[in-house]
Amino acid sequence: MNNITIKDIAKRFKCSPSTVSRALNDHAKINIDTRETIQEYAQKMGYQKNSISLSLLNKSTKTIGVLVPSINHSHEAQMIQGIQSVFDSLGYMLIFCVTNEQHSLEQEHIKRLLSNRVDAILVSISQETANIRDFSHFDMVNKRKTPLVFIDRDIVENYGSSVVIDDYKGAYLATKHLIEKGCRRIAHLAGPEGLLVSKLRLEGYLDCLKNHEISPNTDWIKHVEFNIESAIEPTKSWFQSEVRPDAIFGVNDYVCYGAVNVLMDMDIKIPEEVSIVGFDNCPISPYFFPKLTTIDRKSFEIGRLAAQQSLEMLSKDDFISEKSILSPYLIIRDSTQSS
Amino acid sequence: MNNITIKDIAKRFKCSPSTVSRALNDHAKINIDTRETIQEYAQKMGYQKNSISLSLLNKSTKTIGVLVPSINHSHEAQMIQGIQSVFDSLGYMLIFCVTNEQHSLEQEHIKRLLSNRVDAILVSISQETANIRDFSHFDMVNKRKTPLVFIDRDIVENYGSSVVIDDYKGAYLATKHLIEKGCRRIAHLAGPEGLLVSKLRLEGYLDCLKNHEISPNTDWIKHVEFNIESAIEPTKSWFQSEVRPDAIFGVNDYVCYGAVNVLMDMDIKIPEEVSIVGFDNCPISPYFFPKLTTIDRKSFEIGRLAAQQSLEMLSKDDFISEKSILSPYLIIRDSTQSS
DNA sequence: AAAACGAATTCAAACGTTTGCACTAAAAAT
DNA sequence: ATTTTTAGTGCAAACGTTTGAATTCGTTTT
Repeated sequence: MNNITIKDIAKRFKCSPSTVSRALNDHAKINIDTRETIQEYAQKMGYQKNSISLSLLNKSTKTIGVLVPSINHSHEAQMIQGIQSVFDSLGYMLIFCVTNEQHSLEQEHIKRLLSNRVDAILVSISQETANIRDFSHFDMVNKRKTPLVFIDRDIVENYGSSVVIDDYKGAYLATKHLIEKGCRRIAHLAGPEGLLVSKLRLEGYLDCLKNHEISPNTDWIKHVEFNIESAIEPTKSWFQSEVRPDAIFGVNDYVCYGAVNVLMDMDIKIPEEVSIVGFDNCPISPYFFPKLTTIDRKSFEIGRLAAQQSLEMLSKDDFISEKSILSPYLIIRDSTQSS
Repeated sequence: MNNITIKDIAKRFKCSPSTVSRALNDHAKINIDTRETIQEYAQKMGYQKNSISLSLLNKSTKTIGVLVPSINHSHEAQMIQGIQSVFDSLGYMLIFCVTNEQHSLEQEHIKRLLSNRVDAILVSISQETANIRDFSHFDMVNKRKTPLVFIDRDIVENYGSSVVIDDYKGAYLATKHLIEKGCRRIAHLAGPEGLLVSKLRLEGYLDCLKNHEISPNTDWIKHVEFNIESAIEPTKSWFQSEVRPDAIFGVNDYVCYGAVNVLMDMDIKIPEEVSIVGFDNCPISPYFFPKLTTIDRKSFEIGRLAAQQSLEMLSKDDFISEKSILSPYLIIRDSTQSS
């Protein structure tokens, strides 16, 4: 490294580091000539202030830790953009960690983030963490009084604020839409077990069926991963049975893509024979064939709000955590309505 | 913040900070009782070492700056995963910046990264930077002797190493495949002007046509953005003309999705009337309708190699930059071949 | 009993910056 | 001519940690 420091500049001009510091920061009490000479020289030499030393001094790093289980899904990308939209202009930097849905990695990363003294942490918990329910790493965050905001995937315990979509409501809306379209044999490609998100969407689906006096068929509820591939087998088995579903509600758009592939292979018409509703409103869904009816999850908005919430917490000395739940909405497209 | 420090522990046990430091780091010359007592206490109090102070001391932050134009595209997500796969296990953290294809943001973020003394920078340059060709911010990086690796989008000037896909070859392969399928009126949805990537893919396409004695039609080359929407209009205009293309080579899979939507609306059969080849091999492409023939871009691999290259540079005191070009390959699916 | 050793600990400096306070010298007010 | 003001600069401490060198104190060797 070729680190030119304030001390170097001070030596060069035979003055004290304080003077250089003041010159560079446009301090009031500084001779205008001194200031200009120093600034010019600093510029020429490519001086870059060392934020590390400042962080040490100010006990604030102007960095935010962001922990997500993966970055494959577009809603995660959108959340991140929402987060960036808030922090970028304020000069914060984002430190990014991907847990691959693993508890151990989540713990490890939280540790590193704390060690790096990030000013706040936004986290979408991993599946494994949700399953084994070991939240000790969040205890550490609380001990350090580092603002913690759960995004997208909440836990019921109160370790921090949270900003999530109303999954129950979204699922209810989706199911209701299918029922209104005349479907009665509605299957559900549910999310991974253990995740609150999956549970809430399943409940929304079940309650909606019940409220419309449709008794659920447990064969038509399969827990899958959040990807295309894992939806293939369950869908196949449903449609190879005698009594076929007449609709599928998928825990996200991806599993619906998988289901659609199976149905296309079997020459089953969508939406004439089977209607499909997803969840997320991926950017590709309006261009998929068939254009996918789905629930908009407001990913960008969630990221934005979570970021703002963390700033809020950052500004108060003794913050109170807050749970925000956003309302999703239905977007009707060709997979439930022939155009 | 509730920062318990080494000094605090030292006070508690009436010993010096050095002793505590050595106890915590399992130093050789330390009384075993002292060590255990201190470690126990540190554990209980939730002591977390302050990496900031260490960074200051060691002149290494164990952080890597990653600069990308956007995070909407799956190949970017995959690149990032490739990068993570290398750095995670080594204890490095990634600081992430999105430039939104803007030059000013790119400059600002580079400045911040340098100021934060990241150990290396991986960057996929923004469109605007490529267009206006102002690379002064990379000069600053070089001045600081911070390892710099261009990923995915290179520039011809030599500011650092680079790891990219062989865009020319990919485009050539794609075009050749279309020609072999009997297509002669091959249109190209080209990438944004100014980007080397776009230029190389266009050249590969043109050269392949030439080598097969097909004279290119400039009407059938349109520069578009890397998204679905911007492909719509150009495709429409092509297929509303008298002489229609019999194939489309898209600069990435997204623009092909857009083109497919137009063709479906016009009831034009793929691949019978029009064949389509994309570039990127998005995870959705094998599940799109029609399943998209495309060029695999080895995104994960590119990220991985770039990360390794930066480590290489980091380890040598006077590194030499290196340009790696990976060979892409063709994946044939339904959009060029009826099943 | 003196010298040598060794284990355990402390000291002090270093990393780069900021900032309240003290200081100097010159200018202004008395 | 003396005092007061003021502009400009320097000093030193602080942030948290590590580490080579120095120190202490008890034990072993001669």
